[in-house]
Amino acid sequence: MGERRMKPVRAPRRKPGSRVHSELAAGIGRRILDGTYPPGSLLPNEAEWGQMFGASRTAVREAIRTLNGKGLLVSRPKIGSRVEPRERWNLLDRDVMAWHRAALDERTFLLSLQEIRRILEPGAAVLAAARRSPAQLAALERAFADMQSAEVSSEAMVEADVRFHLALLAAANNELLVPFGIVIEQALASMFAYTTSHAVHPEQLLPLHAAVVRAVASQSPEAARKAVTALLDDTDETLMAAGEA
Amino acid sequence: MGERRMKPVRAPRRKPGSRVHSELAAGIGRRILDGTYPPGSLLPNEAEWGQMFGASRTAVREAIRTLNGKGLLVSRPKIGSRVEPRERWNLLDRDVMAWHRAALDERTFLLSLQEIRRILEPGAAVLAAARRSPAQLAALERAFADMQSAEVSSEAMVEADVRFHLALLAAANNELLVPFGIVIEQALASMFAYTTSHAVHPEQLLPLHAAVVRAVASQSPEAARKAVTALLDDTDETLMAAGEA
DNA sequence: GGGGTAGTTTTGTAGGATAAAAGTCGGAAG
DNA sequence: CTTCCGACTTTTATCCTACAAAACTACCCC
Repeated sequence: MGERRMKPVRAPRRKPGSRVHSELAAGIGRRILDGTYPPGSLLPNEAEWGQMFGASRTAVREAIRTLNGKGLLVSRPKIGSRVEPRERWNLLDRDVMAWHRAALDERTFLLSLQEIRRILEPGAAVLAAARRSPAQLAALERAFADMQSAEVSSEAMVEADVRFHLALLAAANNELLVPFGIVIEQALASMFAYTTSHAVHPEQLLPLHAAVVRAVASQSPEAARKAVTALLDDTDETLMAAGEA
Repeated sequence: MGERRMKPVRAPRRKPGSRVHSELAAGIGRRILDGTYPPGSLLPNEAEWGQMFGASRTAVREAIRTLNGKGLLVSRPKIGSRVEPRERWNLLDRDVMAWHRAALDERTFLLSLQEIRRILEPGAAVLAAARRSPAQLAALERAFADMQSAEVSSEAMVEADVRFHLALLAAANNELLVPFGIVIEQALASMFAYTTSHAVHPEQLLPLHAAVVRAVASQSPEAARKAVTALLDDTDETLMAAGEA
């Protein structure tokens, strides 16, 4: 059997976020998202941040450049860096989303994500059913198969579940839908921590996903919409039940 | 000796995007979006960019930090900066969207935006009708009034139209919908240039918007959904007609 | 031949120097 | 007394240099 060599590529693989400027960006970003520095307020200047974090001005500037690009603040000479109004913030950015999540009540955050999913995923399912490629269908089916073979409430299950929904988005063949994938990632990851102990119909999970696969496979947009909606209904039910507990 | 040459300082008022690092970010970003450097490829190193643009390594690094934050690339020592796969790109970022638009056929770009609008705006309208605050309704009505008093196909009309749709999004009271506003901004701005000469039912524009206002005012989610859908149908019709011309 | 190690390339961080922007304030002119 | 202009000042913007750390290469020793 022509196996590919499995080279023992030991991966220390430090997270790319361990760089000084990343730490700084996260530190400042969190303080903005949690309201320590509200929109319109002036941040400490670069030298002060440097002292606070024990970093050079170079590192501070790179961090601020990152936040700048995410729409959290604008900098001007002699003025300093001012926090932008919330509507300029790019909440769909991975980092911003993470800082936002950290600053919010878990349940509030989840409800807000679910709302977006309810708007987006049925529409994406319709497009996916209408024009998924064979390869995209295969990716969806593969994710589903992995869900079937994973233990309930395991890491592997969540991973496959996320992959399932991302595959559905991708199958819609509209690039602008892809960035919304982080909403799904965050939602499902949070959900995992939040609902493992509260799942209302754990036995429904696979059948509900199966219906989505069938609808997309048979290119039935309306069926796909309904199947995804049913899936979201189930999630909502779990969320509600957990909320009352 | 000290003769001070006083120069006629008539404030040139440079735009905030005219900073060197911004130019660099745009220059590199465009090259990524237009496929000059495809996903997975290695970018020139920092020194080379510096030479290309006649800028210092510091400026290059700040530009790369920006692009990094937008998910376009990742950098590692000794490796360099590698373009990320497209699904990591944050296409809903203002800058990335602009570079994307520049790299794409105008019509293709518009169709892709319209597709997203069709998915999101009806859903947002439902939420808006259900729970807009009086102030949010007032903002929507104000935008509509400005549309009424603006000349057809004028700058003012487009501006008010954009404001109308952003107000609708804001009224949905879900923060995660707000970043999506840039899709609307780009869509309507492009549409303006694209359809001024091709509008199919220019006289329908105001009545269609009026229906949305009424539905949101009377807190009728279903009516709001239908009104927004009708609005999008009209836009699509114009787009299609322009496409055939 | 295998495995560790020195070498090399590229980004990461530090720190300093100067330029440019955009307020503040004072003083001269009307 | 008011107005306007220029020096002053603060903070970001840019450039520069030096060194550290990472990760791939290649070589050398066993």
